[in-house]
Amino acid sequence: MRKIMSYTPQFLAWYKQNKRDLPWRETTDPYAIWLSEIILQQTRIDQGLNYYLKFIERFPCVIDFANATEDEVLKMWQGLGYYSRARNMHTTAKTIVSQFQGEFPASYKELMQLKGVGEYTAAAIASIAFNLPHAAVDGNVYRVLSRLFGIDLPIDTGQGKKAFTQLANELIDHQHPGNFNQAVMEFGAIQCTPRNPDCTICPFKQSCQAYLSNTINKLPVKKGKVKIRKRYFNYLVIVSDSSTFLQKRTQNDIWKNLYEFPLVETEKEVTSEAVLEQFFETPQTASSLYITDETSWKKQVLSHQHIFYRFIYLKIERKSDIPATLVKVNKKDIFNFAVPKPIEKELEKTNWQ
DNA sequence: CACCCGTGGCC
DNA sequence: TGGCCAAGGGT
Repeated sequence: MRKIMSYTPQFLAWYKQNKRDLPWRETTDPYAIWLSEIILQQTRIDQGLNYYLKFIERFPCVIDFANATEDEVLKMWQGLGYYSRARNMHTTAKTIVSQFQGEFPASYKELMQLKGVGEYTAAAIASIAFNLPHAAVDGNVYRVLSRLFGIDLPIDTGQGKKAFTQLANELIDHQHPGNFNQAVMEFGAIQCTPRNPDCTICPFKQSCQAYLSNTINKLPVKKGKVKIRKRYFNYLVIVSDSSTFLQKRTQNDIWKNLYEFPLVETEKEVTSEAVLEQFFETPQTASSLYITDETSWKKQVLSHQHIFYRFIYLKIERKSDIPATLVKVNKKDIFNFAVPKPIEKELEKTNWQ
């Protein structure tokens, strides 16, 4: 136990010397901490920083956030990915206002009840905003502790998570829990990196079990590999004089509650004629349709899926052939809608005046 | 527990 | 190039 405890001041000292200057480190406002923690879930600081600044500016407090529409929140989140984070944040903002008088609860247990707040985020908010001794165990912490102590338990199993969380809670500094948690994470992000860490300048090189046994690149251990599903999306861009058509993805699927062009999903790459047949069903509609353009197939890589997609530009002579379920959108308003990355890229190619 | 949910950077 | 990884959480 003595040996374990001795690491704690070293982490704090390293953090004081090496921490990056970041906006959410200038406050203990639980709202700001919550916002930054959700944005940074599975997301690099470089990618999330501007989103954080944009959200703080538009929503200075949780009440402002709660009063927004989900469409606006998703539009602001566009491009960050894992859109359930944005939907859950909106739910939680409304919960904070309606059930907690606009103030974040100051306990780990209550924080855990909030949508989108799991063990890691609850511990991060509890320690940073409320100075409570809960270890925040993220990917950095798994990596640092597995190497420092030479632990080869898989980090993506219940047993592994429990062991590393327990170890982190033994190490945590009870006087400065927020700084300690951020210190270990920052250490993992800057010094104890996943690939090619420079162990020659590491303050723990004389005690790090992985370094001493030359197993840095074997730790941490992960079990599972994810299966990748391939899907084929044919998007129909129906353009008339001043408007086009979108639809909202309301199913429990990727990009939920974002907007997209009318979609025909197929089992493989098929001809555009086959796509139109599937979409318009009634054969007589065909005489009313004209394909004006057709893009090549492109690929969007998601965490569990590879989406192969293309766009088919259409003119439709009889307006009655346009399905009534589609949302008619004035061209000049098209950038007001939250859209997934493939749609965003395609929109940027066209002049929507 | 197994599976699902985005995007971008790196080597 | 393609696989890995990033301040995870929900179901």
